[in-house]
Amino acid sequence: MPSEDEATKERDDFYTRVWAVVARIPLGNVTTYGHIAAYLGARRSARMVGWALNAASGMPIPCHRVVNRYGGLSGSHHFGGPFIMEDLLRSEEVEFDDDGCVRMKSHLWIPEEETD
DNA sequence: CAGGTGACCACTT
DNA sequence: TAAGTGGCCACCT
Repeated sequence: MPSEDEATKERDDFYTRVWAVVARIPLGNVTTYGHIAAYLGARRSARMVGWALNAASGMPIPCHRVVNRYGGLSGSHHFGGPFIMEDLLRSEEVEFDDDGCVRMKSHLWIPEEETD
């Protein structure tokens, strides 16, 4: 039977996996919470991905490359400023649509097994 | 102790 | 076609 320690370990591991995927996002590209969650096998737990990024605060993780399904910068406010995330993405050569959303069609990147 | 919220997405009607 | 609802699970009040 699973011990609480293991459950806690899995949670921590979940965050670590999210960070690992985010760290693999190519420069100038973005991904969505759902794709990360699906890659981790938690398609329905996309919300937890957001918490993982929240825990990534202060870490060398490009959480600014993670946007919602519509390319909107959902976590811009939690990033330390509403414009920080957008500015960072613009620095990455990322283009925005007239709606203020990232041009997913051109910058959407999906986590794959990465046939290195 | 229990309820509500949240950096969301997918499916159903 | 669009709009609505459920679900997931951890953290906060």
